[in-house]
Amino acid sequence: MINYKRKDNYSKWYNEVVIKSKLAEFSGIKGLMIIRPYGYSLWEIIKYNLDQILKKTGHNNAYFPLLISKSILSKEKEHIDIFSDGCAVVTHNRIKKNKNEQITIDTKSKLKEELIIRPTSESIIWKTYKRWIQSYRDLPILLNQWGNAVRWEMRTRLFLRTTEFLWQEGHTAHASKKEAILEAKKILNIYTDFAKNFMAIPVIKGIKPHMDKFHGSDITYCIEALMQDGKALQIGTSHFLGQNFSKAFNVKFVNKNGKKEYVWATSWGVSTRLIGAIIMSHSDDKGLIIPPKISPIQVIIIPINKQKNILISKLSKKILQILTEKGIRTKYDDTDIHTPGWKFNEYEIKGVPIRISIGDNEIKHEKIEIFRRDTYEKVLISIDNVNNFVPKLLNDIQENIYKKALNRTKNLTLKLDNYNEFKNKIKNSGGFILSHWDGTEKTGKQIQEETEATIRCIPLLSGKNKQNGKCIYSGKKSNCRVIFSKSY
RNA sequence: CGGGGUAUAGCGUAGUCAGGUAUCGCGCCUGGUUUGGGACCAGGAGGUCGUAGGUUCAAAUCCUGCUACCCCGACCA
Repeated sequence: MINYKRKDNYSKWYNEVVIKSKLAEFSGIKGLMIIRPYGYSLWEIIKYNLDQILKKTGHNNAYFPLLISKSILSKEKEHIDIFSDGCAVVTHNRIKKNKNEQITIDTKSKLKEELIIRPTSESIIWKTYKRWIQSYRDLPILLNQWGNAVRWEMRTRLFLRTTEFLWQEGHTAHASKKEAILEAKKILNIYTDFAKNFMAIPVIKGIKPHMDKFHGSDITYCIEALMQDGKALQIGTSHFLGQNFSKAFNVKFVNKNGKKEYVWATSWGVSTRLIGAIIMSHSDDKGLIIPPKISPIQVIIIPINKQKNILISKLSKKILQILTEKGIRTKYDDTDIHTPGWKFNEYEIKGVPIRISIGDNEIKHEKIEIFRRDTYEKVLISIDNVNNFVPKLLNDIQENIYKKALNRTKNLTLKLDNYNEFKNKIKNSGGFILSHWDGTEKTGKQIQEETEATIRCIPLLSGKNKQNGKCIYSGKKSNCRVIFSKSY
């Protein structure tokens, strides 16, 4: 049972759901979490599906080292600011036992040059690209890496911001600015579709204001989603890096006219934060609700009193086989440790979309009870119809939770031109507020101080967004609305 | 990095003010009965009370220092 309710204490509810659903737990070291098998299988499914899409669009996976030398990381001037995030540094390479049999660092083993645990891999990759790229014929390089990174964050939260996180980071190199920008936008669209089609999360595409862009990028594109408590969460970014890294690492190519040019670059990523977004977008006071397309278990079959009637386990196994053959991730929980009631609760907390229970009633009436997690509805379906009904129901659930999230986002997205109204909205209901902004960092900071809301992005609304107006705070000229929200 | 909280069995906790045999629930082990919404009975195992020191005949409890984690905020691809 989940003790906290969303409306009473959202962040305690969130923690309780993560832990009781067995997605992850605290490791005992600040900011480092243990991703449990259930959570990791969810990540594997996300990873598998996104990986397929990236491969279909021509990207290849590679792997670069975890440790980066300090000197390489310092090449790109702006990029050094990433140090301000805090990094983990390797300074020694040996440990030894002291008199009390305790482990100490062998001070004689101090490294001449410290190594940084990658906070992101642009530097090592661009150092490598210098060797890989000579001619326009070597371009584009469309490379992706699945791995981990470490950022020494002050304030951590399970999945949303952990010291170590798992992610994919794409790093591409192009012969022209136009092509690189197209790539960055293409990835943004892939992320958007992935969020919608797999995770059932509607997002807003946008550009980060200049003061919030990634250090070392020219344009930072992002997707922002709205959580159930009215706060925004950035769930993916795609950067047009311009020639910043190619200049820092002196990566030039010879173009068709025989002239040398600096290479154009992008980088982009999504992380285990996606799992946090899924939890906060869909789940309810009873626990997780996982979108069927990515749910590690799509259907759970629970037998009732199977000891009394051998037909119960026979029918259960038959249904398991039918659904498995249909490609549905189905689990038959025939353990004797717990009662059916315990299992009902357990798989509800875990957010399994469909539950089938099979007992004497099902045998007698040749109909089985099907329960859907998102609405709590139960229906009886004849056994012959199961193989058609279940896939359709999985789709219905996927669509339903997307619609729910979409409606919530729409209802909490408002255009406002009055600052008092703005303050009230942010304070009371949260949500995305579309308002004019004069483009200055100072105004952004003032608004943040007074309301806790920040500029999430300048939305890309295919021209519709161009509209002259006055900044909601300063009253100065503005030619488009930006999205303000409190955020994670 | 500022503020708050916590640390007792695998987990969650009582006991701390007022020093005197380590509390309860879950879980675990054995046996039996159960099983349609977190089953029940009987028996059993499990503890450097975060850490270092101090006061005392006696410390989970009082005093001092330290450490770790969690929460809130600031920061933040």
